[in-house]
This record gives sequence, structure tokens and C-alpha cells, in this order.
Amino acid sequence: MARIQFDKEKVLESATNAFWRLGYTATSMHTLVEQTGLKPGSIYLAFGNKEGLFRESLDYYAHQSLDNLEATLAQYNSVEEALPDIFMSFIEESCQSEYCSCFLVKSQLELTDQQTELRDHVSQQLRRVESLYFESFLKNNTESEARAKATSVMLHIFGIRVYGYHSNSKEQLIDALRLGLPWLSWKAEH
Amino acid sequence: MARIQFDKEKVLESATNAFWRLGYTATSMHTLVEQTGLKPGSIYLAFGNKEGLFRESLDYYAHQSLDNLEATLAQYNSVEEALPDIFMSFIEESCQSEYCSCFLVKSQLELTDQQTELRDHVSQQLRRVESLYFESFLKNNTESEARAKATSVMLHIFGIRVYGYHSNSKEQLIDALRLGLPWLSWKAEH
DNA sequence: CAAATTATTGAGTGATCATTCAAAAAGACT
DNA sequence: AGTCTTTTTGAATGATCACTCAATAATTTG
Repeated sequence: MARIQFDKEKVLESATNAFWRLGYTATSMHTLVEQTGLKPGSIYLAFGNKEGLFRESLDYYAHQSLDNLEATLAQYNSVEEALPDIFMSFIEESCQSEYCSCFLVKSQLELTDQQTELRDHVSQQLRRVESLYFESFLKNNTESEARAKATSVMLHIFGIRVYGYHSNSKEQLIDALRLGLPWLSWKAEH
Repeated sequence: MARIQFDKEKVLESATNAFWRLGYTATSMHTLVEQTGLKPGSIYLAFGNKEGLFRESLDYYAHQSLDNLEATLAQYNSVEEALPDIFMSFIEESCQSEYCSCFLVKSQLELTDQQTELRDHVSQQLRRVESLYFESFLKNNTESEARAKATSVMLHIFGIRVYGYHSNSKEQLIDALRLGLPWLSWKAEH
């Protein structure tokens, strides 16, 4: 079968899904073979090993997230107007029954010092998100204001990614976000 | 050897340490046998199984954390004065090389729907922390203010527990906390 | 001081883990 | 068409997984 290959996009999507739900360690090759439809040998030829498939899954997820964030920001006049809607969608997400936080956040916390390379990879992707917010804030803020606001936004995003895992109280989260991020352009209906 | 037993406190401390660093799935019974000094049979007699030891480790950690928090709050006139120091110690913690976030937060994110019992257990412990803050805020705030402030504090704590895993910039975190929690009694030296 | 009770030991269990590889299959190239 | 190159296959590998249990040791009880 020289040349013809499986659909890498679909394989990464299902692998990402498995790793996201179960975590890196708890996802067995058996599960990955089941979910991707690939045979063990094919996975090892294409990705080297389980860690290789995990790394590509992380990249796939991060790339999608950043693209999605950029597209969302482009729809608004300012990041201050975009963020309330972004946070609302995060809260909605967290109320769904099959919610499993953010793949990057979960991976960041699962990986140990023995997996430095992978962990740094995740850190880098998370920093990219913060950089995107930072750059956006620079339009209407001084550099130090923009930096503090970007970090504060990240803290709140991380907070929701954890908080949403054990609580379903939408109003409580919205009130807390309005309290912690009063400088955002919250609208009445939020 | 009827009656005489191993030091449960020490066993739980080392088990907690292993689970905290490596996570539930990645901590093998072999590691636990090594770290606790107990033989497999003793662990199974005392804790039933790996999950039992994990649950008791979670309780051990949560109990310590809550005791510690209560003791800290007692040293201050108000929770608003205590929190800046508490947050500063969280930030200091997160800058240490062997930092591995908060055991409860990590566990919360690792556990899946298949481990509902364990996950609910962790959620309950986290809610206890929030309740403690809520009760403290009630002294100087209306109920709805106190609730929003307690949730906001939890979001920031969770945020640091994740953020601290990939960044070492103390100043940046402090600026973000001052921005997100301006109603706390921050002192000049913070 | 026996007898009964309970804790400890650690080799051993089958299951599952990540990974390999020789054989077969499917284009590509000449 | 025939050869070459690359992909797919899936059974097999040894390692490690959580867990068990019969034998042993320590302490309490009568």
C-alpha cells in the first residue's frame, strides 16, 4: 500500500478524544487501537510510540483551540467585548455531563518531571494562549496593564477548568467572574 | 502480631506523597510498597485495595489542608487580611522545583466518570474549603457578596495551582491577583 | 502457659501493559 | 507485467499491573 494512508485528521481526533477523557497514563494502546481503528503496527510506524501519538494529539488540540480563539476574537471590536462571551461558553461547556476540562490543563497537571519534554510542550501551548490575550490587550492598555490582565484572564480560565469539574452552579460562576474581571465589557444578559 | 500495627500516619504520608507526585493511575502498587515499606498483603488488609489507600490519602491531605487553613485564618483579624499572605505562600510554593500543584486539584482532574465515588469525594473536600471562605466572608459581607467572593477566591487558587505549574514569574502572578482580588487587604510589601 | 486471634510475609496469580516483527497487501515505478 | 517500496496486519513478546493466599509470626486471652 505504498502512498495510501489512513486519514490522519480522523485518527488524531479520536486519539485526542481518548487521551482527553482518560488522561495519558490511563489511556492504553488497546483503547487507542479501538478508538482510532488503526492496528498497533500502524500506530508505531506513524507516530513512533504512545508518547508520539500523545504529543501529536496535544498539538492537534492546541492548534484547534488557538485557531478557534483567533476566529472568535476577530468577530468582536475588542477583546474586552469578546471575553464575556468566551467565558460564558466555557461555563456552558462545564455544565455538560461529559465535561472533562481542558485537554492542555489536564495534561499539564498529569505530567511529571520525568516527562519534561512533554510538559514543556504543553506549557508552551498554554503560553501561546496567554500571548494572544496579551497582544490583544496591548491595543487599549499599557504593557504592564496588558500583562496583568492577560495573566488574570488565564487564572480565571484555569479556575473555571477546575471549578467546572465539581460544580454546576452557572450563576455562582458568573457572579465570581464579574467580580474578578470587572474591567471586561459585561452585558446585562450575561 | 495481633494488635500491634504499622504507623498509619507515616504510611499515609508516604502514600499521599507518591499519589500526589505521580497521580493515581501512574502510581503502581510496587511504588506504594516501596514508599510505605508495607508488604502488598498488609496494604490490602489495611486498605482493601489501591483505591482504598488512595481515598485515605486524599482524606489525610484534605484534613491537613483544612486544619492548616483554619489555623492560619485564626491568626488574622479578617479573612481579607489573611488571604494575601495565603496567596503569597501559594506562589512561593509554586516556584519550588519539586512543585506538583494541589493533590485535590490534580486528583479532581485525573478522575473520570467511571470513578464517580472518588471524584465526588474530592469535590466534597474542595467545597469544604470554599465553605470555610464563605463563612469567613459572611462576617463583613452580605450573603451574595460572600458567595461571589468565596467563589472568586477559589477560581484564583485553582488558577495558581495550574498556572504555577508552567511559569515561575512571581511578580506577574502577584500583579494578576491584585487586579482580580482588589478588595483584599493587600499590603505594600506584597 | 497454651489456645485463639490477628498481622505480616512475599512468592505467585492471571490480566493487561507497551511494543515488535515477519508476513501479506497495496500502490508506485520502469 | 513485473519489480520495488511502503503500509498494513495481528499474533506474539516480555514487562509490569493490581491483587491473593497459605504459611509464619506476634500478641492477647483464658
